[in-house]
Amino acid sequence: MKKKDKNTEQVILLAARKVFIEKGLAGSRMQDIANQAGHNKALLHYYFTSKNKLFDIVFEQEIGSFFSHLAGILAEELPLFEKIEKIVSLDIDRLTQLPGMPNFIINEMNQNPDVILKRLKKIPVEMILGNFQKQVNAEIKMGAIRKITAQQLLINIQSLCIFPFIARPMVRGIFQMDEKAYLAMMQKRKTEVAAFIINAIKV
Amino acid sequence: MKKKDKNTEQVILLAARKVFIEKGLAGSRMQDIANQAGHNKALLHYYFTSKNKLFDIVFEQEIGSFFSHLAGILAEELPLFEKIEKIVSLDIDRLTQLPGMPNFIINEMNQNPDVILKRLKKIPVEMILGNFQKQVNAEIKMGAIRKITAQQLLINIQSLCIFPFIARPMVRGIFQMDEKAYLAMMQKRKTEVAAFIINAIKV
DNA sequence: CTAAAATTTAACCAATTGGTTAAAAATATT
DNA sequence: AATATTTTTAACCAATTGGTTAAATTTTAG
Repeated sequence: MKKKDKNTEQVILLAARKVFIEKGLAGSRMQDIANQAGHNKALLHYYFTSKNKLFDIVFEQEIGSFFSHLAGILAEELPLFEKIEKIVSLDIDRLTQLPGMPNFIINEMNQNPDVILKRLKKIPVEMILGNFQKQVNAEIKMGAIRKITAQQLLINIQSLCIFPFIARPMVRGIFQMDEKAYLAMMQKRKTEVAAFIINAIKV
Repeated sequence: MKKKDKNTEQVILLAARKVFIEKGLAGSRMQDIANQAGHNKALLHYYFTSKNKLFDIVFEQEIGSFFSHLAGILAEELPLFEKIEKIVSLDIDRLTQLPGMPNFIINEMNQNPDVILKRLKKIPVEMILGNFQKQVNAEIKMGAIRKITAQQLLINIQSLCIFPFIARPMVRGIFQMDEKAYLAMMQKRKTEVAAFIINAIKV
């Protein structure tokens, strides 16, 4: 006896992801998602019960992806400066491939902070930051870098990588860049941001 | 003959600003704005014709405020390092007082990039960046700081100041901070971020 | 092959939404 | 004070929205 068709479910999820990332929860319409999926709107309810349920699944997938990506890099066994270079490079490449995703996460997260707060309450900081924190503290102890918490260093790295992506229209507008020039700039930032950070912390 | 009542207009605009900043354009309802203003919904149409017209005015006010604030600081006659310290300090204080504003601007800007791109097309870069750029270039020439464009320096400063505010729920969640701890951290960042940046660029 | 189960659809529904209309109320003018 | 003008309101409207229902279609099981 065939359970619900996984393929249809996946098609709907992909469509929902696209529409939600573009328009956000408040701005997305079930009919638009149905159109994107190439199915009847009632089918969305058959598989996912409600708009909010569908959204929750999509949001959870994006958040999960973000955190596993982050934790993965932070946990790598690399010298600190090389790790910073790698984080920055991977972050910028990844964000270049997922244009709407950071703004989507940030905005939805701000619309409903409790969701993310509750979710993260269940995850010990150490799971994300543990290895990185040890590494940063060891470098400080060795006198190789200035005193800074792993926390602040991570916030700064992510700030420098992510913000220019979500501020894209403003950056392009202020500096009169077309899309091509903007993307070239972001590629250049891969090494520039890493150097900026390393120069900021190295003794 | 009395023209339209400026006070009612202002009351509506303030209400609209509050609701739009909290919910965004797509998530805001004219009835909610009317409730917030303490007036009948039809009055919003009498004064502002449509939801979109009302939004445009509010958005323009917020954007105008953002840019005049930015240009003001950048134009100040201060030594570069002191200017950086001041920018960071004022940014963080300002963002602390306007919790929802950055996410509002960023999200709406991403929903409709053309609006901001068109608006900024009319503003020469030099108006915002001119003095700052000259200053940065002079410091480079003197060998006081590393080579960096004023553009990238400004992006980095704003990244480090703004992003932790819009990423608030995530930062709080990852690092298990309550609101008080988060605000204390942001206050501490006033000097830490400035030092980070200065250390990043000084020779 | 038949019947049961699952999937998909078209039609429908109640609520909400931005906006309109006309009357009531307030203010300004003469 | 009477009248004209402006502001404000309650009631109304058409369209849209998320969701429901029942029938049609497809798939599965025996």
